[in-house]
Amino acid sequence: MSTPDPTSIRVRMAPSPTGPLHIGTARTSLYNFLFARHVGGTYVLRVEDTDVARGTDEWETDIIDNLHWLGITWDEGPQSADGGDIGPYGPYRQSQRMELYAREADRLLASGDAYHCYCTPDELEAVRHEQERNHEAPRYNGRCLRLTDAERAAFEAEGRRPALRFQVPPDKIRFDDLIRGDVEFDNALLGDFVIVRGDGMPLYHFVVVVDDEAMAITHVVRGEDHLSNTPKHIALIRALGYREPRFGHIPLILNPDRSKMSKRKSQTAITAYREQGYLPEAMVNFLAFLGWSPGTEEEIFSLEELAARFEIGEVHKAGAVFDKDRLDYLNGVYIRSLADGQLAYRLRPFIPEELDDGILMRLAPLLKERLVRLGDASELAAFLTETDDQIAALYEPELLLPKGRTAAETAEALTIARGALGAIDQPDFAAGELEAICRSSAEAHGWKAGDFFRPLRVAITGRLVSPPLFGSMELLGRERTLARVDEALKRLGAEIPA
RNA sequence: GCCGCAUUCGUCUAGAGGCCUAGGACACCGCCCUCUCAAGGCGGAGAUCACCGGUUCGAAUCCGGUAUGCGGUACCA
Repeated sequence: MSTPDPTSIRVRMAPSPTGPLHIGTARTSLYNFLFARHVGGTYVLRVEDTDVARGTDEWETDIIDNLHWLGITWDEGPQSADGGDIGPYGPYRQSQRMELYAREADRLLASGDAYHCYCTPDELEAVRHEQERNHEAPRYNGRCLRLTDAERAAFEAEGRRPALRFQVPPDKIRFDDLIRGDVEFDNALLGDFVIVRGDGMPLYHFVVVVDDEAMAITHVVRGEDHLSNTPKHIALIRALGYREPRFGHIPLILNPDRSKMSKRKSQTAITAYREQGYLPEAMVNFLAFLGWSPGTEEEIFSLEELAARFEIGEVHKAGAVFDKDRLDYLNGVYIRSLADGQLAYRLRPFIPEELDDGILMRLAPLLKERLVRLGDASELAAFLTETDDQIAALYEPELLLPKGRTAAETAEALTIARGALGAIDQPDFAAGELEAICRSSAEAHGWKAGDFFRPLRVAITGRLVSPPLFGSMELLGRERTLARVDEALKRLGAEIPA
């Protein structure tokens, strides 16, 4: 044997376009990507769209776009949903490889490893029920394995379209999982399973094996939910005379109740996180650590650093709960690390169009300093788009009152603040200037700064806590700021100065 | 039911027989800073390492069993 050539390592991800890119698929793709990059291998994207009833172009677009958004790239496969394939093993969409599957299915039929099955869904269902009643393993009973020519002809005459079943050899299947080590299954416990449907559509267990061989995949890294499917695949591989790849099964991502992460209980679409303002860097960092760790106390890594450190054998065996708090924290870390221009650019989709890029640039340092959390950022966006009427409706007069102050005193403070604001000539404010003027006015009238700013904060922002007071005033401009203060005075039943 | 995989603070994890009276991070609590909220700094609480039994001078780490959870058991992927 010569030294193994690292470039001969070929891995793949095989998403099925039956929905938007799922968190779990994204992480499996990420681990495959990191593994491929780490060993200098080739990364293949294959679209598993054999289940045409469920698959749509829309989902394929979502999957490819979001994979790109995360920074995951592949060497072979469709580079965009409407574009062509790249790579010598194409096409990379299973819906376009039907002749290959038909050919391999025929081989199995010819060699006797597969046989036609005329059982109807109802008949199969009945058998399963019967087995359950008798506490037997629910598996195919092999009825069609040895049909006489007459029986076969009778079924054909009935118009039944046979499915193709693989005859599973009763072998003990053992393999050395990249992550779990030695695993053994007994295929004698398996029933013969269908590999091609009655309507001619080949099924997952079959096509995945055919394609992995055809695309020269050497390492299959996939979710743990496929662990117990692997002995089926190995049986198929042996029957077809293929070369057996290495398998690695990564742990599942879990709902808070520790069941497999699902749409019902968690937000699973990558797109949804993207639309809420999560940065791809944060998502990647977060996902990478859900089931893997570099073994040190470092925890902030770029995609490149991850690729340099990632070892497939270090991947954990137990499932990991998706902890959104941690994602939020990481998102904050990455937002804070962004330069102002970068932040403004990333924020653009979340900020109303009326606020031009100049304002956004001024807003950027403010956001970075204080509104690093997603929740706060979207609050700010909402704040900026709220009409003054909506803001006014938000607060109750009691909220305006500092501790131990009466409505009259509070109105007085607001009137003072109003005067300070009015004293500024320019239509736009500078936060620093505003703060200085308000502070000195307050002190001149014997107010503690904290007491003074509280009613002002509620009047301007409509809430007790964030966003930052002076930044908000700066963004609103003088006119709207004064309007809000006036509205607050009205609520307090106070006179509005002319 | 059967088969398989897993099991360290609430969560993500460090840990590969003595360095562990189990370390870090998120979340939580307190203090400092501060116009607020954050961020940052300091500190606190939080895990009899699922349980039982072995091996060993010594076990979170090795072995066996039990329990619990999860996954698979489709003409879905």
